[in-house]
Amino acid sequence: MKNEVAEILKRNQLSVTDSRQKILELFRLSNSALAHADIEKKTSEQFDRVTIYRTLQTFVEKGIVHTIPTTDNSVLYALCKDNCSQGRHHDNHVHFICDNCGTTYCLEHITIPNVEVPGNFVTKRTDVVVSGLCDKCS
Amino acid sequence: MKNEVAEILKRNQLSVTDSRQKILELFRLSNSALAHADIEKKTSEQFDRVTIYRTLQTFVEKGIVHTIPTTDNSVLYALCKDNCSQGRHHDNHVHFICDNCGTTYCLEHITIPNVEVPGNFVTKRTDVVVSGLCDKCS
DNA sequence: TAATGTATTGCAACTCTGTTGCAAAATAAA
DNA sequence: TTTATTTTGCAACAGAGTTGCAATACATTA
Ligand SMILES: [Mn+2]
Ligand SMILES: [Mn+2]
Ligand SMILES: [Zn+2]
Ligand SMILES: [Zn+2]
Repeated sequence: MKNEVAEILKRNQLSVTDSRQKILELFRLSNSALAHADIEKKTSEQFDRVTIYRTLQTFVEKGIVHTIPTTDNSVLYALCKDNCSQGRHHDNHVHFICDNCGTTYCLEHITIPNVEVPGNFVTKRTDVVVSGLCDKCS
Repeated sequence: MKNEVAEILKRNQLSVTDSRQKILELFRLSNSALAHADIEKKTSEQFDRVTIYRTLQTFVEKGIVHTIPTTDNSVLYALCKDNCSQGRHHDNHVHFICDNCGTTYCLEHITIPNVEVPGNFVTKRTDVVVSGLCDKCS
C-alpha cells in the first residue's frame, strides 16, 4: 500500500519522496533483511547509489529500520515493527543468518535473553545473531 | 614471548614468518579485539596491507583468532583461547563493544546462552554482542 | 493553484577497503 | 647446502562508501 508507506514517512516527519516510498515498500514486501547491495540491485535504474545510502541512514536514525551485525563487512537492514522511534529501538528479537542461502530473518517471536556483564559495564543494546541453516536449506 | 608465538604457529602447521609472528604477538599483547585497520596502523611500515589481510584470513581458518560481528562494515578479530582448531571454534563467550571508546572486549567468563530457534532452523553458531559503555567509560 | 522557501536528489570526484596475479624472497624439507 | 614449497610485496584493479554542490522535488503559505 503506497498510502500506508506515505503515512509512515509522515509520522516520522520525513518528506514523502519517490525513493523513500519505494525503498520502504521493498522492506515491507520482503520477509528477510536487505543489504545496501540488494536495494541497489532492485532500484539502481531508478535511484542513485548515494540516495540509497542516505535513505537507509535516515531510516535507521528515525527508527524505521534497524541494523543487524554481520561478520563479513556488510550491514543488513530490516523493518522495525511496532513502536521504534528516533534513538529508541524496541526490536528485541534474535536474528538468523543462513550460511547456505544468505537469507537473514528477524525471529520476531524469539526475544533477546538477559545477558549479565561485569560490574562497571553498562548495557545499551544486545544483539543476538544465530547462523546455520534456515528452514528452506536444512 | 616470540618463542611461544612460534610454537603456536607450528602447532597449526604454519610456517613461521615475520609477519605472522608479529601480528600474533599484537593479539597476545592486546586485551581487546583488533580490526584490520588497527593492525595496519601498528605494522604498515613493516608489512604490506595485503599480507595483513592474508594473515588474518589464515589465522581465522586455523582457529587462532575468531571474528566478532559489527554493525559498521568492519570485522573485529580476537585471539581464541583454549582449544580451537581448523573449523572448530569453541569460543563461547559474549563480546562487548564500547560505544564511547570503541574498545571491544571478549567477556571470556560470560557464556553464550542457549537460544531457541524455530523448528526447521539449524543452529551452527550463536553470536552475542552487547554494546554500551565499558568500565573505563561509564 | 501558484509562488516561495526548504529539503532531497543526482552527479562527479574522491577516498578507503579489499582482491587478484605474478615475480621475488623467505621458509621448510631433503 | 640445495631444492621445493610457501609466503610476501607490488601493481593493478574492483567495489564500497563519502562529500560538495547545483538542479530538482517537496511542503508551506498565500
Ligand atoms: Mn530484526
Ligand atoms: Mn572473543
Ligand atoms: Zn537458507
Ligand atoms: Zn569504553
